[in-house]
Amino acid sequence: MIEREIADFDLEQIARSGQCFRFRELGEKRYSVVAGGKYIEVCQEGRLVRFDCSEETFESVWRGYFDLDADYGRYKRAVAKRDQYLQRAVAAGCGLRILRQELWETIVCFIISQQNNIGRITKCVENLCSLFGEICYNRSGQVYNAFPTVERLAACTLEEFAPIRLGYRARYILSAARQVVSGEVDLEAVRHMDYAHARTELMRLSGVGRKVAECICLFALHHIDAFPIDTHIRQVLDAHYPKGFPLKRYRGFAGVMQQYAFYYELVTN
DNA sequence: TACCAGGTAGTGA
DNA sequence: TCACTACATGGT
Repeated sequence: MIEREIADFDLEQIARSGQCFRFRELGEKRYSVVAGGKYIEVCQEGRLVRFDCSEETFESVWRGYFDLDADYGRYKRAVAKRDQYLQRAVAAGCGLRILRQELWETIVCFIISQQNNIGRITKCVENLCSLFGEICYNRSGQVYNAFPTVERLAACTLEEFAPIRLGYRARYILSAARQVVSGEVDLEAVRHMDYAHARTELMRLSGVGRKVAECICLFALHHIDAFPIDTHIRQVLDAHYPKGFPLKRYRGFAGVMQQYAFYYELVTN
């Protein structure tokens, strides 16, 4: 068990922020997470966060995943004092972090996210993992499913996807998986591209448009200047930033501000 | 019943 | 480039 005092960290906010669909609530401020094939249980009391894993695994996997080396206080201090909307949003989501998720998982999850709600996205991802993910065991010997590999999904048929209830998104996922396996889109190369090139390359994937590509850049590649505009953020921009969001002010980390706004809309609507 | 949910792709002008 | 529309599914 690893214990750390962490500032600007709220497990519940992170779990509910809609950037990852593999958090499960186990109890009050206690969650399990499956990411990159690894399972962990995390709980929080005040600033004290407990990670149920070895020191080595914490350092090699979870410190990076939860972005613990970043100073979110710096991002929050950058918010303009007169920007009352963003001040409220930051106050509401003061413990948010931009996770560093596995690329293929994030691509599939955000293809599923289109025209969908978080509850149903979570169910679809759960179904997908149950059906096609490798069976693994956690430290207690309990079974969990890893996220299906790109090879496994590329080998599926549309009929096999039917029980997952993906709707029209099934075709996108199947095509995208085959584009990656065939080498048409090189995800290893995408990992090393800058934000603009990564976004362009990701948009070559079936079912990945501008918004989904921005989400993948933000939540998997940690290009935190990515700024996905979905229906909620569109409404925020229309209501509070009619002249456009001040991207220049937040150059280099506008995506963090996007996440505060997105979470704020989530918990207040 | 109608509308909505972290949109995308195809079509025609 | 822009406007418009079909695309699955489930919840409210």
